[in-house]
Amino acid sequence: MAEISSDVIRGYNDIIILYLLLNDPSYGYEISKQIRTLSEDKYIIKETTLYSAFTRMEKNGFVESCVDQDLAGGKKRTYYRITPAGREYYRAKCEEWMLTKEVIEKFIAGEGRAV
Amino acid sequence: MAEISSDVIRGYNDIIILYLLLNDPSYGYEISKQIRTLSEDKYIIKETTLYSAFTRMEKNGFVESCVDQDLAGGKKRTYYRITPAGREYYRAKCEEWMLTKEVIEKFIAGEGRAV
DNA sequence: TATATTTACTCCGACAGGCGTAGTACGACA
DNA sequence: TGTCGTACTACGCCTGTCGGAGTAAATATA
Repeated sequence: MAEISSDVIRGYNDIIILYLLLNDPSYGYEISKQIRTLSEDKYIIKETTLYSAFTRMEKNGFVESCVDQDLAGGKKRTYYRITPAGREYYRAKCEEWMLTKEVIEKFIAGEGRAV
Repeated sequence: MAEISSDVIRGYNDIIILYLLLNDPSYGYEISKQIRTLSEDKYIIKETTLYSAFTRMEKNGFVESCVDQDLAGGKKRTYYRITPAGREYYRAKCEEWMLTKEVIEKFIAGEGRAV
């Protein structure tokens, strides 16, 4: 089966992550599992990609983090919450997706189109 | 209006270009105009992006070039022709697109979906 | 006739996101 | 005791894209 290459997904990891934060804050490991589950194993995000996306988006003000220190055994976990700017960014990226999809599909041999 | 960012289109320039070579060989300047026309000005490929894509794809055996020296006044123009490997690559990329689209749309707030 | 625009590239270097590799640390389970 | 799952962090490379500049001939405009 075809694989999703990094060049193709590039630019969409942000919105995939933000989507999963729309309703509730979450953290890296859970987000990663949810992406895998929701995509039915079609897309498995790399850990480094995920965590560097968090850092980048926090720097850009799209998410806020808070560290939960009270986990059993002194383990810590960093939760991220989407900000209003993050929601706005998500909306803009969704619009961009619609446009991009429209454009790309003019150059795609879809079902039944001869190549 | 939303703009198509380089991160988003990344990975698709190849298939956009190859699509325009499916039926006939062509050259940079014309491809560039065709992309603009076919996308209704929604996507204007940068010259450097286009020409470096040609070089890369020739190195990978997806296109073959031949220089037309016989233009009026000694100007030259480099035509590119898609190879069988290029067609195969195009097909694979189209499949990848279908899959990627399917995955991304699970994380996209489409029409009527609340954000 | 002079100037601007279009055609058709080429070269260089910077940037940013993704990713490979490695490492840390704790708990549970066998 | 060792492996697996959880939950990250750090470092540095790779690659496609892009900004900027340059070249040069053909054609359109004034």
